[in-house]
Amino acid sequence: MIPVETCEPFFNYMRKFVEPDTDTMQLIADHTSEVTLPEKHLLLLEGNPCDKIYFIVSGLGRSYYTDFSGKTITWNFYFNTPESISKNLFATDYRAFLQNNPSSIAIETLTEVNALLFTKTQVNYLIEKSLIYERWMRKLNESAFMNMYDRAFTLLTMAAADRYQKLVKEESHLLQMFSNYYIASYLGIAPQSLSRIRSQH
Amino acid sequence: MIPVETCEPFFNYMRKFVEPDTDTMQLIADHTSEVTLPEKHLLLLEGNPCDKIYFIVSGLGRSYYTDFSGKTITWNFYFNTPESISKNLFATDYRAFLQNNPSSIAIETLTEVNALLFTKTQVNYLIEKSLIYERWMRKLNESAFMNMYDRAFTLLTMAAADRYQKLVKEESHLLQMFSNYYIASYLGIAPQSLSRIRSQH
DNA sequence: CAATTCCCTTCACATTTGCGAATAAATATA
DNA sequence: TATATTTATTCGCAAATGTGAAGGGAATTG
Repeated sequence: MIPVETCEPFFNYMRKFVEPDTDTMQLIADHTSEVTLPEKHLLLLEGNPCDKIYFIVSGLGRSYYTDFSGKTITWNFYFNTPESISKNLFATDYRAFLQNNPSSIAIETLTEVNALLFTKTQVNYLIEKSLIYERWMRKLNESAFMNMYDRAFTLLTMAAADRYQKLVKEESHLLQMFSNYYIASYLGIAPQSLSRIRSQH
Repeated sequence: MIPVETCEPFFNYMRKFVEPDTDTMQLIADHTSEVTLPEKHLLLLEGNPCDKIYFIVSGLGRSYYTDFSGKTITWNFYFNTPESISKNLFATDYRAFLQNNPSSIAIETLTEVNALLFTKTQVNYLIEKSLIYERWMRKLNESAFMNMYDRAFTLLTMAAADRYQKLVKEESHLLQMFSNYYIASYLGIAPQSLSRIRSQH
């Protein structure tokens, strides 16, 4: 339950797919909350249930999987810029959220983060009450699907150097925002290998 | 426009997510068609637009990407068994379908295939006319998302041998249905490497 | 300002995986 | 049945990638 104006960044994003009417906007404002998270805060722990979605308003976040040896593998980055699509706006383990499974990733803030928080109960209520919201969710799911399709297809069909070149072309803002250490595992390679690829043009 | 009874395999699958009412079932039967495709038929060519979805009723299919050297990399398998979830039932390049992009994969039949054919126009019409259908599509998109999430996460975080063990555990029916040559590239490895992994238990 | 931490790079070496060729078994075809 | 074709395996070597160690520079901290 927050003022409608506070949700404006969220409505702006919704408008990429559907135009929310006044009732829907009010309904959303009534069923979310505003949170400020400090730097280096853990939003979600590996293995824990995930019943929340954070819509990033400002700040940086990162999710990661911890492998058998204790190394972390970056799964995704979270931030809100004009370029960013759904891929980077919603900090959650959406698969765990949908299936009520233990989360396979942890999510941490890298800076102070301002976000809108939606619980699973709130999301389900919004889908139930607003056709516009349900339609938007369908399109959001399509968008999330396409991002994952691209990720899987890239990992399956492209070599490490080509995956890096693709990132330079399509997500070069990530290079300015996050360390190469994080970028490397996001691409599925070791930091030293990324360094090697970068030095060979 | 086909008899409602003919759509029964499709309704059966829908029931995993929603219960279609009589009107929706009639609407679907009125906006699809039944096709039989011969063995080794190409449903979709790489680079072509994808404006169709085939719901597999019987038979086997396979999609693949052709890399720079001419080798094919298996993207997915298509068939209809009691175990199969959405992952294997819909033969289409769903990303290209949604975005009106050139298709990144080709799809071929490996045996004679019986399928229900939905054009993009028909799908959009069904979404427009039936709330049940739109709700089902939202859940189908969720399911497609989760399958892609799993594919990307597996490719990013697991080594080749572990990916094979995961397939043995979770999709062992694929081993009975498709050649190791296809399975190997589906796992992102060379056929000889799969052979090596299998020989080491 | 000095000390520390973090990030990036490079090197040498180990491991994994890819690739071409050869072979044999299984299957399909004539 | 005889002959192709496909499929699976193995081998040796090449290429790609991972790993640990070392060092330098930038940024942060006291």
